[in-house]
Amino acid sequence: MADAKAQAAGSNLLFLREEEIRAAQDLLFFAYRDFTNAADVILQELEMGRAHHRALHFIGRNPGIPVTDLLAILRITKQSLARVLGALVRQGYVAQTQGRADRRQRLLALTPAGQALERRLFERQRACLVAAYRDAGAPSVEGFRRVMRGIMDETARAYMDRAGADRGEQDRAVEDRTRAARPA
Amino acid sequence: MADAKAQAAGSNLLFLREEEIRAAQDLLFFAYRDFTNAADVILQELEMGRAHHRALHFIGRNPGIPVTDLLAILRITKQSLARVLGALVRQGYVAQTQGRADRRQRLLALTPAGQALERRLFERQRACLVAAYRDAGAPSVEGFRRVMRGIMDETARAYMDRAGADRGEQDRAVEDRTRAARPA
DNA sequence: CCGATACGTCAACCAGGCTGCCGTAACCGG
DNA sequence: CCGGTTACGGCAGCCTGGTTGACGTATCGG
Repeated sequence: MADAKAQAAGSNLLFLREEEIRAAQDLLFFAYRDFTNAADVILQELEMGRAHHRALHFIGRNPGIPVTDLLAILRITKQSLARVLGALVRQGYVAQTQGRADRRQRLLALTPAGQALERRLFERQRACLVAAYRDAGAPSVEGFRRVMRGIMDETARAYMDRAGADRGEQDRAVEDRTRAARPA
Repeated sequence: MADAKAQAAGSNLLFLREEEIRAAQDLLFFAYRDFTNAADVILQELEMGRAHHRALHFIGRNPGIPVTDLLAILRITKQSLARVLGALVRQGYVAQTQGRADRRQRLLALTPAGQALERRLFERQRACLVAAYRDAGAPSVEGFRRVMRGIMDETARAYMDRAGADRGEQDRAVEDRTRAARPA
């Protein structure tokens, strides 16, 4: 790399900066494409799409989450979610229970079947990430985390902080965090 | 973080590993979502979609690329590309020239208008990335690069290597690299 | 009690993927 | 030089997963 830099000594440094940013665009595109791809085999045989997977993932990570909060995470409309959520409920992967504090809410959670399916999907992506983490090494992983965090917007960062803290003290009652998932 | 780890001393280490992977899923989702979002404002006012942006981006980065190679990068079908490419050509953002070595090929390149548009889109995403890079610091950026590279598949890595080398020795003739973009 | 909220739902539309099929031009190997 | 293959374009039709707007119902809360 130092050699290449020396060779390009004639051109200005702004070129290197710009090339670096453009390379990052490529990185985002390819990594996201192949990462999401990893689970597609399973999804296809179940006649589901990535939208189903996303819903399963975030419900699994936030058991007891109300619909509104899930919408805020996914940033899609109620109607878009209704389609996939309806399918997941009908097929017995997701259970809805009425909120206790607020009975208007339908709190979402994975059924055992849902957990099993989510795990199958997870394992595929996990294999992909574990290999990347192993080859890159722990310090690189921390750098990856920091940059990715910087790319996302403020509300997403807040969500991740909350989610992380939440899972720190494991067995918190569902109701306690029900409204904590709230976006700004 | 060390405190949280100590607090969770009772739970096994596999939990931490799994949580780390699941957090990475979140990172990918949010970072990609907000990164692509950055350019949407401009796209919307021009009545274009993200598909147009992707085509512009990769044509801009690979001037003189034949259609087949672009298809291999985007991993979509000819017909899907035809729609957006047709629009881009009709609106004067992309020019097609007949291949010299192989006259069946239509080599794609951005027109000046296309370059200008691509640059506008680029600047939005650039702002997003520059902030993240600045806050994270150079070592983190290198870690980010390594992990992202590890996540993508082999052919994508090969593409990025080729692209990088290519731009190292800048003003290579278009024909020289025409077929080098080939996937495996 | 009444406005705001949480949720579900219907109808309609659109972007951007996909398949299958066909046609033309150009390349290339036997 | 002829015949198979490749590069590209185009048509018809389909599907997923987003979108808007409007409306209804149950529940909350001041």
